[in-house]
Amino acid sequence: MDDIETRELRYFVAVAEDLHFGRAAARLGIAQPPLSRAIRRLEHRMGVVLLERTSRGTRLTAAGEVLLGEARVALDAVSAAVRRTRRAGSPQRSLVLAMKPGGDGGLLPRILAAYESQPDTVPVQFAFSLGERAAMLRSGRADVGLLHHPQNDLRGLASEPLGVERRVVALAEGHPLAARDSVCLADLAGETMPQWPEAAELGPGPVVRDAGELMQLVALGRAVALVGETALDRPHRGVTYRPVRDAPPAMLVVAWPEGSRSRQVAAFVRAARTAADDRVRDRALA
Amino acid sequence: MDDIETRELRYFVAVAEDLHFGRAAARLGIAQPPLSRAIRRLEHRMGVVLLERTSRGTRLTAAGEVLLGEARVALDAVSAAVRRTRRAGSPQRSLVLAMKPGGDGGLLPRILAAYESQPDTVPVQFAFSLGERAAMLRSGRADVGLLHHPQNDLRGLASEPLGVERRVVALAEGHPLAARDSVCLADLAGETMPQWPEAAELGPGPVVRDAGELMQLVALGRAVALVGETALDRPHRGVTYRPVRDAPPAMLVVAWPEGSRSRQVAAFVRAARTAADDRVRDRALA
DNA sequence: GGAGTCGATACCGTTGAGGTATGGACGACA
DNA sequence: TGTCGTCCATACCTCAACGGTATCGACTCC
Repeated sequence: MDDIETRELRYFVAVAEDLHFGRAAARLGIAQPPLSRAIRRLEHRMGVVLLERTSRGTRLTAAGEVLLGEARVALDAVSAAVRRTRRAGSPQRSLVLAMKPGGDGGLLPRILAAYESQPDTVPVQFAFSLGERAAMLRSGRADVGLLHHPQNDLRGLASEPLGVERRVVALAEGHPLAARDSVCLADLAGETMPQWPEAAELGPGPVVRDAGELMQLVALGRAVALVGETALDRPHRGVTYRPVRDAPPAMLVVAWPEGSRSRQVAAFVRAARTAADDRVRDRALA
Repeated sequence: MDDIETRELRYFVAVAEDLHFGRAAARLGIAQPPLSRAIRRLEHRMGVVLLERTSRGTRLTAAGEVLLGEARVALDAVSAAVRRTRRAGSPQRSLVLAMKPGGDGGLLPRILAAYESQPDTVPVQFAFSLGERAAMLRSGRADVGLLHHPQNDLRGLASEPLGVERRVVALAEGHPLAARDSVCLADLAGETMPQWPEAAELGPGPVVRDAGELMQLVALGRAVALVGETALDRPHRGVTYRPVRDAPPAMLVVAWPEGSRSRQVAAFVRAARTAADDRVRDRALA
C-alpha cells in the first residue's frame, strides 16, 4: 500500500527541483519517458496529485511541496543509515569532525588534547565546510560537529553548549562606523554582507568561498561582515573590529546525530565539555 | 553506489528482528530464498557483513546492529513522508492529536477552547494511545501530541513545555505506605508496578491495557502505580494517593514533528501555550 | 501557420524480483 | 555413529517492471 521505494522519491525530488522532466531525467541518467511514468505511478499509489503539468513546464501542488520536504528528510535518513553502517563495519575507525575553518572559538586545541587523553580514542578527521555542516551530521558524512546556535539549524541533532561568543562586525579601517566604540544592527542595514555559496538562496551581494576572501573584501571597504569575537585572535591587516551591541550572540555547540550511541562521539562530547569548562576556569583565574 | 531501496531495508529489519530467514520471509509474505538473496545483495552493495549465519540460526554483527537502528529511523521517515503527503492532498483536513487517556493534566478543555476560538481551525481528531505516542508523531500518524518529558522520548520532535506535574503514588487504602504522609522511590523498590503492553520489553508484573484496569489492580492491593498529580481530580474508590518526594516531576509538553510548518499545528501549539498560561494565572488568583 | 518545446503514449528488450525444487552444513538424538 | 530435522544457500524458471527509442498531441512564440 505505502511501500514507496527510495528510487521513486529520488525521481520525484529531481523533478520537483528542476520543474522540468527532461532536465531531471538527464540529471538522473535516464530517459524522460520512464521518469514521467514513474512519477505518474507514484502519484497513483499515493492517491495524490503532486505536479501540475502544463505543456510549458511543471509546478508543484501543495501536496507536492510537502512531499519535497519530507522526501529530502527521508532520503537523508536512508543515506545516513548506509554511511553509518559502512563506517561501523569498516575496521579502521575514525571520528569525522565537521567544522567551519576558524569556527572553533579557539577551543579546538584544548578539545583535541582532552579527547586524546581518554582511553581507546581513534584518529580525528576534519571535514571543513563553510556551508551546511548540520546536513553533514544528518546525512552521516560526519560524526560530530562544532556549530553555532541559532545560526545553524540544529533540528535532528543533539547538542551541548560550549560557550557563547559575542559577535563583532569587521570593518575597513577607514569605514565611518570604525570611528565609533560600538555599533548596533540598524547601523549595518545599508551595508553589503558577503554570503557563502552554499546559502539556500543567493541574494544580492558578493559570494565568498573562504575567510580569506571575506576579509579581503572587508579590508577593501567593499563589504562588512559579522563574525565571532574570536576573530580578534587573528586580526586581518587593514580590518578593524567593533562590538555589535544588539546582535544575537552565537552559541558554540558540539552537536551529533540524535540517537548516536557511538562511544567515540560520547568521548568527544565529553572532551569538548571539559575543554569549555577548563577555559572558563582559566579565564576566571586570570 | 549507495542507492538502497526501502524494500531492502524492510527485508533486513524483518530478518534482524526475527534472526530467522524463514520466519522473516513468512512475515514479509515472500519465500525464503529471495529473502536470502536480497540480504546477501544488500551486504554486497554496502560492503559490510550484517549477519552471522550459522546453520542453527543467525546473529547480528556490530554493523548489523547499527543498520537495524538506522533503518528503522529511515523507514519511519519514508512512511511519514507518505502519510503527510496524503494528508496534505486530501481535501478534508483535520488535526490528529496523540495523547494518553487522562494524560492531559486537566488542560484539554482549555486547549480545545483556545484552539477553536482561532480563525480557520479544522476538526481535532483524538488518537488515544497508551504506548508510543512519540512514534505516532514521528511516523506521521498524528500531527501533534500531549506527552511527558522525560518519560517520552522527544528525539526528532519539537516541543513546548506546558507545565510540570508532581508525581504521586497510587496505593490501596490498606497499604502500609498509606499510613505515611509521603514516600520516596526507595520505599517502592519491592512493590510490583503494572506495565503497558506496548513497553519495549516486558518485565515481570501484570500488564494493563487502560487506566481503569490499573486502578482496579491498585485498589485490590495487587500493585502500586506512579501517576501524575492530576489523577487526584478523578480519585478511584479504594485507592489513596501519596506524594513521592524524590520522583522526577513529569513535564507535560505539547510536541510536534520537527520541521512541521503546518498552520494548524502552529495554531494548536499557540492554543496549548495560552491554556497553560491561563491556568497558571487562574491559580495565582485563587 | 510553421517551428520549437515539453510531457504523454506505444512498443520493445532486458533486468531482476520472486517462485519451486534441491543441496549442504550442522546439531539432536537414538 | 548413522539418521533425521532444521536452516540457509544454490539452481533454475517465470514474469513484472524498469528503461530505451520512436512518435504523438498540446501549447507557445515568431
